[in-house]
Amino acid sequence: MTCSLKYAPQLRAQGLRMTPQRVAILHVLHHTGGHLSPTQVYEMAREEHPSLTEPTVYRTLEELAEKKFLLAAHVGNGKMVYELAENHNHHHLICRECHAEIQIDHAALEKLFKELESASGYRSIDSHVTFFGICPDCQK
Amino acid sequence: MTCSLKYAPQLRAQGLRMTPQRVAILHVLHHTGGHLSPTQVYEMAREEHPSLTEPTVYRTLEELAEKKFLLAAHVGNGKMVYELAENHNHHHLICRECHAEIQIDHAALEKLFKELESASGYRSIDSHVTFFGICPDCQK
DNA sequence: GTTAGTGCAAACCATTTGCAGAACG
DNA sequence: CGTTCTGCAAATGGTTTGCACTAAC
Repeated sequence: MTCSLKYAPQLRAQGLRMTPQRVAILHVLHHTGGHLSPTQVYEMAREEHPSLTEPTVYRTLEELAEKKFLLAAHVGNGKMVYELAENHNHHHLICRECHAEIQIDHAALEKLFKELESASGYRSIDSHVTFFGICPDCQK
Repeated sequence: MTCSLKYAPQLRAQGLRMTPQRVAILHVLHHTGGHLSPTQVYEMAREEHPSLTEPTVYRTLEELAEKKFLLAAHVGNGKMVYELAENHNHHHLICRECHAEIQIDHAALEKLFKELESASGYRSIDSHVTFFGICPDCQK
């Protein structure tokens, strides 16, 4: 599980410490590769570090997101999900009926983001976006 | 407040009844014109119909959204917001720092939606989208 | 009169907080 | 050692559910 330890120096650089709890959490996010809810992270990371608690997961995810190691997004019904920032090169398109989801390449939105930035004066519009539609299967 | 009663025939056409509670809820959504959380709707509509309760607000909003009278979206931290579907001709851009928000005209996204539909096979991609960035003020 | 809608109370679940003790560096 | 981080326990807040009663049509 040394794969998670590679983040240690970066964490230190931000004044954060590398604890076994954080190793487990980063490990989960690193190996699943996708976006996970705090509860999902908790359940999976607990297998590696059984004494892990939910408050720790929430605090860690929030902290890591604030320091830009993770990216926070909202998928569907008000649930917060996180994924490793280094994995974030895509967005999501979710079926309103069956909740099937596919990835949208970030390149498809880059031009739009640029346009929005120059039109609005806002900067750093690069957040994760979730679109909703009806997938081919559910179109009957 | 007859303005809300104009929806009565449309509701009935969908098998829904027009109650004073629904009048109050529609009234609030109609006159504020923007998106509101269930709690906000509850507090404002209660002034017009004091015996209104939260469960009724949640059930009504969900029902009306399902029947396409309202549009449900997610703004910021996992909070569900609703607005009259007839008002929905825009999207939102919210500042990550101060939460200032501006509207994005739907026209700006129409081309993207078309592209996504033909690329993915998904249909009816027209949902409300919320973007995040840093507003001019917070750029210091 | 039927059926949909409401109020009430309580359950539920994700998330947050305070604080004392543990542990990283 | 000092400061950060964690665990515990409990509170919080938004949202949902079951059920008996009311009201719309």
